[in-house]
Amino acid sequence: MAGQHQERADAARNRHAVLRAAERLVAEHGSDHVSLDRVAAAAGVGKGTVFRRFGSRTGLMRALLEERSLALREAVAGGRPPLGPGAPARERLTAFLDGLGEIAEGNAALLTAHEQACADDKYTEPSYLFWHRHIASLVAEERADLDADFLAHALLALFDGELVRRTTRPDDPRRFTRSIQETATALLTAPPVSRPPAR
Amino acid sequence: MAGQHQERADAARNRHAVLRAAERLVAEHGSDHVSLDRVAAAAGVGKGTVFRRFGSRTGLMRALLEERSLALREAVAGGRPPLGPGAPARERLTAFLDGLGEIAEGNAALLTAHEQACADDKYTEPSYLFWHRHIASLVAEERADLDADFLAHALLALFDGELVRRTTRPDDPRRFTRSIQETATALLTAPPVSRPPAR
DNA sequence: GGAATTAGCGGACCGACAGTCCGTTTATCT
DNA sequence: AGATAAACGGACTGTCGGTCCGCTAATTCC
Repeated sequence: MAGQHQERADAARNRHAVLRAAERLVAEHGSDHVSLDRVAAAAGVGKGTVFRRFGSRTGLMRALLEERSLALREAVAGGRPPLGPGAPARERLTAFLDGLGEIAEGNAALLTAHEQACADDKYTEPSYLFWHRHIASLVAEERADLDADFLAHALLALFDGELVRRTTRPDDPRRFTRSIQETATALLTAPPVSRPPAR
Repeated sequence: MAGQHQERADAARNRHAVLRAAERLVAEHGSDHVSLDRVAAAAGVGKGTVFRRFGSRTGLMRALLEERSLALREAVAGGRPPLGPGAPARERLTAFLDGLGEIAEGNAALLTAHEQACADDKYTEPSYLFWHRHIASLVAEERADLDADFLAHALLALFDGELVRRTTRPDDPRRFTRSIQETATALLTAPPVSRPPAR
């Protein structure tokens, strides 16, 4: 049987046009001020098409962000060290935070747009779950005495569009990532904590 | 000169009714699903009255949250140690995080509602600025080698309604606050960092 | 107490937006 | 070319935040 349907040519063209229009509008105007009507108009397609392709505003933002982070995701899952498996946990974490920081620094507006669209259930987004599992497992490997799960949330909470914008300086474009790295280092090098037998 | 106008009796009554209705609705239904029409209806007043009193949805949520945190704010600013001035920075921070954690644990839904309403400019909210300045000054006092400003943002980023909800357990209602304290402790007890001459 | 003043009230109204629906178009396959 | 169904597009709907203005009633003044 013919396997999965090949996406029709016009559908693929429209998907691409919508993504490009959306990223342009989000970058130009703030994360809000970008209604899906506008996106559709800028892409030269009807509104229905946007929804058919992406399901919802949230879906569109998610698609944009995953487009940006696909490479990192693959490198982390199966690429070569230090991002991929094989390197010591500490180095993998540093490499990973560097990659994620770079994405954040280049897409602060998009990050904010995504946060607003996801609203309450950002913790159940596939991307979030993936990043969280990755960080938590590295932290656990490095420091069994810490609450890896909570610390992973803590680190991810720092990837906030507005915080990125407020931390980044024109003369120091990687300042945000550096701050993240320092925070992570501090957390992982702190003196041992004796936790009561958890739960 | 008669000083500032005394709030008219009916105005005070309505302000109170709106606040009570809003807190009830937010607690019952999720942070969304609470339109200002609903709040007005539940309070038995017209929609215009809600806006006259609170200016906007954001204003209403802010008022609710500040009502909850007024006592902590005053204790921090001018109360007795360890919350107020006088105690060592480390102890003041612990006491403060305990207080803020308790508020967060008891008002997770409200926290989420406020986050959504503030959207992008949560970093310019008066409350946020106050908490941030307080934390940053305590961190700076304790550890001159760290980026107190960024760490203060990092700690405040953890006070996320959904994260509170996901961390709290019925059998362990203060688990969230404990995790916060452990994180703060780790950050403040980490080995010294030699930072390049900042900027 | 009664009239004058004015803060406050309330709900109709507006513009914007996310998401739906369905008649029409068009890519693809044979 | 003709058949088929995927894809399109934009009119339409329901909801919501916020505004406006004619009316109500608390307060003040005499």
